Amino acid sequence: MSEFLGMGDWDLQSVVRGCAINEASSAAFMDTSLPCFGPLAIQQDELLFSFPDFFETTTVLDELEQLYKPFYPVLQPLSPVRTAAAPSISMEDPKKMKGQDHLPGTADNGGGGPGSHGAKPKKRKNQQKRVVQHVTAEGLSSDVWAWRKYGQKPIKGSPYPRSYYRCSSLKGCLARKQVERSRTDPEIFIVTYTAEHSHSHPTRRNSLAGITRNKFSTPKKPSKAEPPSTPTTVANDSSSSPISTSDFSATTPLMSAMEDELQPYVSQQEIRGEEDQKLNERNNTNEVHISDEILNNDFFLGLEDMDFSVQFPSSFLQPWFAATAAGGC
DNA sequence: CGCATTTGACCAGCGC
DNA sequence: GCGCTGGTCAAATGCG
Repeated sequence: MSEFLGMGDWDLQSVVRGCAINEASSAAFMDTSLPCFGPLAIQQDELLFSFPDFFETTTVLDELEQLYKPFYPVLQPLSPVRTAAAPSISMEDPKKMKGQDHLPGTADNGGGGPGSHGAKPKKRKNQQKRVVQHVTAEGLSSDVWAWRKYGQKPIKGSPYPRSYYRCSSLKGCLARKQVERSRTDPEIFIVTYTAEHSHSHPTRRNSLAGITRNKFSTPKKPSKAEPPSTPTTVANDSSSSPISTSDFSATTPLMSAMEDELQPYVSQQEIRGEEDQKLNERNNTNEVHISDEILNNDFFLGLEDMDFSVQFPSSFLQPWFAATAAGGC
């Protein structure tokens, strides 16, 4: 897809911005919230929250905790095209989800318990906090975690199926991710994260193989209930090393593939036309983007002055600060 | 051979 | 209690 070309010249700021708005696994982070999320435009009919002033938090350590949490797992740029990449993020209170459009279940409160087959918890609805992001196809690609698809279901009332992913970076990780297209704007993907990763960093485990495979794979079985899907991929668009443009370029075909995967049961060409139009319209509007709200240079320069030696693994901070020193931020 | 996706079936939460 | 719906499992299948 041509719009994904040129992903090679990410700057560090883009990278960190991507981290901040993309890592949804940190429920704690979302709870305390950052100021940047407050003004985010509400999109669609989904429930979105605004966030209180981050600096209301009391101690430096607390701030640090909240600050670093969303970063360590997702050192990856979102997109060079800010408009297309900036996601809306919302923390959904399960209790408010009643009757909401997407009600991903949830499970995994601890445990992996049994579901239908005796091994995983199958609690759903109102059981767990979830983080919802509204992203474009590009935003989808910026998730550095390795996800493995384990299911897809048509959702009542929506022409688009919902895909279910679990974290494949680490065995036993309870993190879940659900991806579906917004029924009101097919250009927007509603990504719902459930549970938190039980590990701090995405790993490269199975990522490369996955990318290679998915990039060229074809659907195995035709679906009766659903239209033939294009090569699926999302699950592996991740897990590359945090800052690597080559990895990003490798993921771009995957994004488009995923985009196709979530097409409704209608002609993809029809959708394309509508999407293009909507995208153009969106690009002409003055949307508020998370990247402009918070993650500015001062923000990161301030962090650099702090002593992270205890909290952060040097391997994590190194690329970040190195790039900053180089003028990235 | 290992790991991924696909997809029908199963199960449990939820509303009535 | 029943039916609907969503979430997950696991067999089948494919790719490198």
